[in-house]
Amino acid sequence: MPELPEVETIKRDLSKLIAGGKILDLTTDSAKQVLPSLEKVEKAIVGTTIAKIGRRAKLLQIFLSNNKILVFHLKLTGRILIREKGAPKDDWQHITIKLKVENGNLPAGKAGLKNKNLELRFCDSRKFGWVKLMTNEELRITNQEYGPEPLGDLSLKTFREIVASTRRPIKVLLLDQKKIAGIGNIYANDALNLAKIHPARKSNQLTNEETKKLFNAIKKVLKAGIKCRGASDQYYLDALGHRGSYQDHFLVYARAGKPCRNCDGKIEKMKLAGRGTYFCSECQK
DNA sequence: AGTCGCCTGGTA
DNA sequence: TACCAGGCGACT
Repeated sequence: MPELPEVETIKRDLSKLIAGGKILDLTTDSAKQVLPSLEKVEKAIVGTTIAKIGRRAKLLQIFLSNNKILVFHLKLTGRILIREKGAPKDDWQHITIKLKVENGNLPAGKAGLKNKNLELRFCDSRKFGWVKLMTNEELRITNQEYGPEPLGDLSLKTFREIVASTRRPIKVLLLDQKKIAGIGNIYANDALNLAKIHPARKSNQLTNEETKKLFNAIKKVLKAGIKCRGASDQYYLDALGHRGSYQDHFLVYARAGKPCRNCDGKIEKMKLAGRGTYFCSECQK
């Protein structure tokens, strides 16, 4: 499931692969995922060029030369793949944006993509994801609805305020995008294990010391995720279709019954607010 | 705070 | 064949 590190990886890939490219065409077999409508988006984007790529929370943003922004949410199973025109159809390929990329800061070994007709393919098994055309003002409002970026503007002081503001379980708070942006189930579970905090602990009952440890643990696991180019547990692939490797370093996520990497304990699984929650009851108190 | 819906593929 | 996976909004 694409969370902050996965979307950040795609953002960096796209910056190299398609920045400067011209949009030729938009097609889909799943119009419900194109907002506000296929017709409006197609009309607005065809003929524009890609100015830059951005990310906010789990949203991927493609800034266009006409001041509009294409915003993608990958939800659980979304992929954004860059392929050469005519490449074999990808699994669950539902939205295709044809591009002409004259040049670009292509990575080593990808010089062959220069002056090529490429396709940005949005693939999504579950069809929960979407792409939405926004104005600058709409994007500003959307960005405002998210909490601070854990690898950006989130300070320890602000984090302390957020943690102290609620009695909800700390893990549920970490998943609340309005409070803190970009953390999903994988990194929430792992950050709590690294900080040795039980996921069901009431947020406002964390000590100052625990809060600081958690703040640092969040940054650490997110940075590890980015360094590994994301977690390819099931669906996630980067923009060139390659798997990430953070799944090889999961501390607790999806590791029920396996040994804790911190202590002699065994990873347990529970439900918290309806979501699978993994922890070690030996070292997470 | 809990449940449902959006969907589909993988697993018990 | 039933159930589970989970981001996130809507509803109760």
